[in-house]
Amino acid sequence: MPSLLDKAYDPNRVEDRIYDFWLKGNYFSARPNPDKKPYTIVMPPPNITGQLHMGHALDITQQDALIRYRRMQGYEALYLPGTDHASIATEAKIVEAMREEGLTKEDIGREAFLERAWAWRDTYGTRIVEQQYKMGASADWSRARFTLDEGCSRAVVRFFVDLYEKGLIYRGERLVNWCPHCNTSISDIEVEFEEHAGHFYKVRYPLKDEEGYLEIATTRPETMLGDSGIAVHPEDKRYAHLVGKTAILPLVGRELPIVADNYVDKDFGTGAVKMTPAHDPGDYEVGLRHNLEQINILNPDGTINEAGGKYAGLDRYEARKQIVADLEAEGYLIKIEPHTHNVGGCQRCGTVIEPMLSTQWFVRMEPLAAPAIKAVREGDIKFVPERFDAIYFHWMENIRDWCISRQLWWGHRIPAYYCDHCGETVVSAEAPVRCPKCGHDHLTQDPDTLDTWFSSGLWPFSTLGWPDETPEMDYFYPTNTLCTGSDIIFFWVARMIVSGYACTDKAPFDTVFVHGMLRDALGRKMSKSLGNGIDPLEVIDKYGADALRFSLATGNAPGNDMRFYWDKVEAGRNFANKVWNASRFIMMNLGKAEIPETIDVSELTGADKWILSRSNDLVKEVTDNLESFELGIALQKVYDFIWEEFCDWYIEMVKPRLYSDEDETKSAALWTLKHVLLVSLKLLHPFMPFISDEIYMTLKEMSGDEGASSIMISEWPKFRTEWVFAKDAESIGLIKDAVSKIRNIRSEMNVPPSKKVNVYVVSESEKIRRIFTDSSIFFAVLGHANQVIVQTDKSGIADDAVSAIIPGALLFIPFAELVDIDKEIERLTREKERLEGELKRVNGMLSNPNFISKAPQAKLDEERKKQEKYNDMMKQVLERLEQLIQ
RNA sequence: GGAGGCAUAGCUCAGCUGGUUAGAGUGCCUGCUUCACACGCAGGAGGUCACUGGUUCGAUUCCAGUUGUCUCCACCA
Repeated sequence: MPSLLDKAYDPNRVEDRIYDFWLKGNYFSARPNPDKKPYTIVMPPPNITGQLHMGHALDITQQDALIRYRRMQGYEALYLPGTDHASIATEAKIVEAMREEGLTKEDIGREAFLERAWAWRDTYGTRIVEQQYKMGASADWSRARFTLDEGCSRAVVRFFVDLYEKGLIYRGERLVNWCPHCNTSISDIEVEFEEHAGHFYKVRYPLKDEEGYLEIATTRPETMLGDSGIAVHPEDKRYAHLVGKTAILPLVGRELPIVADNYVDKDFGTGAVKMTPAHDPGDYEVGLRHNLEQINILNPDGTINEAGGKYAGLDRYEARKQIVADLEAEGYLIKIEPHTHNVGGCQRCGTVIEPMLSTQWFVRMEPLAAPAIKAVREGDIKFVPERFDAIYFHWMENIRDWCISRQLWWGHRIPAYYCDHCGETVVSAEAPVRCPKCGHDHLTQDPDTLDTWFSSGLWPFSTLGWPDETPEMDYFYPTNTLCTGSDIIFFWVARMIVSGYACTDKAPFDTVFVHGMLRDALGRKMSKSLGNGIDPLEVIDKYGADALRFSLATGNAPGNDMRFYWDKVEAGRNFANKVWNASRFIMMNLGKAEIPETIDVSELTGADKWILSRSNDLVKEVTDNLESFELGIALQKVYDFIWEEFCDWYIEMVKPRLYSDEDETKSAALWTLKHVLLVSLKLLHPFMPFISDEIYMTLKEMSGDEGASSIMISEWPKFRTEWVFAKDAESIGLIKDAVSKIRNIRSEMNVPPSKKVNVYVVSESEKIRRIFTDSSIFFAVLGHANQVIVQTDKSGIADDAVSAIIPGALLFIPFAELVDIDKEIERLTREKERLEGELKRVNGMLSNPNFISKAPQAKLDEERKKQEKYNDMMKQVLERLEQLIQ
């Protein structure tokens, strides 16, 4: 129980207890419920490689805000959590850990290795969940899944077998990206290119049967061991006479046919290209067209194999040195030039990858991509912000087959079996007992595992029970919003859409809500190597999860990158404290007072109606913003409302009524305070769930509502047409304006707050006089006035009283001391100049016939009203100036 | 080479379908132990909304180009 005596809010004393309360209340659980509409977000499963980072914190902040919003709106809101086995990433970590013990995978064998991996999963998987608790994630933990658990594995096998049977998965020898460090193939998108300062080696390739040589340029001289041809452009006059002839590979002596192919760029390098079909994607294609020999020269670990002759056994870079030295010694090397070019590295370990000929499993993507492209094209799936669909289309429309087999142990084993006797391939969910072709009963399962994204691509439905027809699939699928970073649109989002249509014939979700990258305060990517990552737990420890969530939810437009700032977290912490203290103030005043549930509008004062009206507007605005995924704007509005309008204005206005014993509107004030606070807390809850519930529950208990349920499942406020009080809003606007003017004058004249003065309000308008008379109680307090005297003319007001102009009225503050007339004239002159500027603009607009004839009526009315207002104020300024100058 | 984002106050950023006195947080200056909050209150300074054109009655907002910057895709040896 919080103490009203705590002046500062301490999240550490609240958050864990509140989370526990939620867990005990079973508030996160969602189940098929025919009386409600479902709303589902599947959590992007964090890798079990380590712990949560800021990117995850951002994910959770957004997803949890959306889920909490929908839950309060009455949806059966399912936030489905889980973790990803992250095949290659985790395996790399484990291998690394083992190396410190002096062990390799091969030393301990597959089974023991997998045992270690599962132990790893238990350790890190648990830690991640604890971190998600800390963030306040309202996920249904009873449904937590793991990509390698039994159900997900069944889905993976089913998907694989289905695709195979449809002819969309095939096995074959192709050129793939090979990581010599991870010792596995990887897919095209797992290769990251980086600019390297390398060299261009120019080498002479002698011609057979005639004098002379061809000049060949290469960045990877060692690959010449696998050369099996030379290509030139068919229209290149320099080489036309050589097409069909033969060159000799230096050092090796192999005969190389010279072929003509459009692939070659005449203007790059020397225009003659050595062809290494087994180690270069472009050469591979040319090789197929011209029937060039494919000579694999590499071992899986990146050393030269026996095809490399005397270089066999050397590491690829060692071989490069040797070959260059030998070329030079034998007079083949023409020169070495510096050359920067892009080199592909392994996404996980950074090792330079080698294109290598290898037998692997592939998914034929083109037919699968078709419905996925159509879905986005036709709006069945929407990207927010929209611009990301262009990236999606570009990739999907140029999609290439996906290499899915990995020479790793930690992952889903490929459900393919090879007959030991006849070599027949059997793809099947169950291990076959005998070969369907020859009947032999010894079959060996493919040792490889699947790309980790093959299983995460099924996440939206494998987690709901697919391939079984479960009630969850029926009710929660298709899911609604998929929130993720822009960096994994290809890896994950595209694959989920593809497999969603392939498996369920439906879109896996209707909206993809994309956020940018989270960077450090200097705008750099947060990364381990830079050591600039910030641990969300550290932030939570210092400032609380609400403050962290605040900092991640606000001040950022959807899809844009954002920087992490401690200052911003501090702002969130300060806001939490503000909310805490405002609530504390309200609760202290509520005390044991009996506040009715509802109140008749006639009992409310203008100020009450104003704040009620404003909170009502806020409900609409925040709801609209959330509907369009403008989370940052939504939270900003709640922040501004609570801090400025509610605390700085309304609470201050209401104080005199609360402190008075005989004020008849006191209970109306208390009712309004309580009501507006409740609405504010509800609107705040999706973003700052802990503090909002802590206060909500305390309020409930104070009201004698023992055993009340969490704000989490309270009803999201609705806009109420009967709470639109335009007139009161206008009146309070005028009062606020007047108060600001008075404060400004006092400040400029260095009048200490302790010094009270009288304020005269002079207006010919009865309406305005009434507004000030009605509000004189709080007007006096906010303006530090002794007395507020409202009258129709200036009679009785000292000539040297300081004045301020507001629309429709003049304010006078007579000071006992002599007023500096010059300073007063200066002040009024500034006001005059400001009004002149405004009038110039308005008059210009309204005297423009084009504006009059073309602008919409509403705009015309608006500007005319302004013109009237400014004219009125200008008249008063001039009068007053004239009076002073005399 | 192709595509896209960003460029607004000292700093970090909002500003939705064109019309606002261009905002917030933080920082800065001045006052304030005002009985919820100094993690606070009040007042204030600070912006030719990158540049050049175009569309429009009207452009920070839409379009084109330029410059700077970041990202993604491709990866020509």
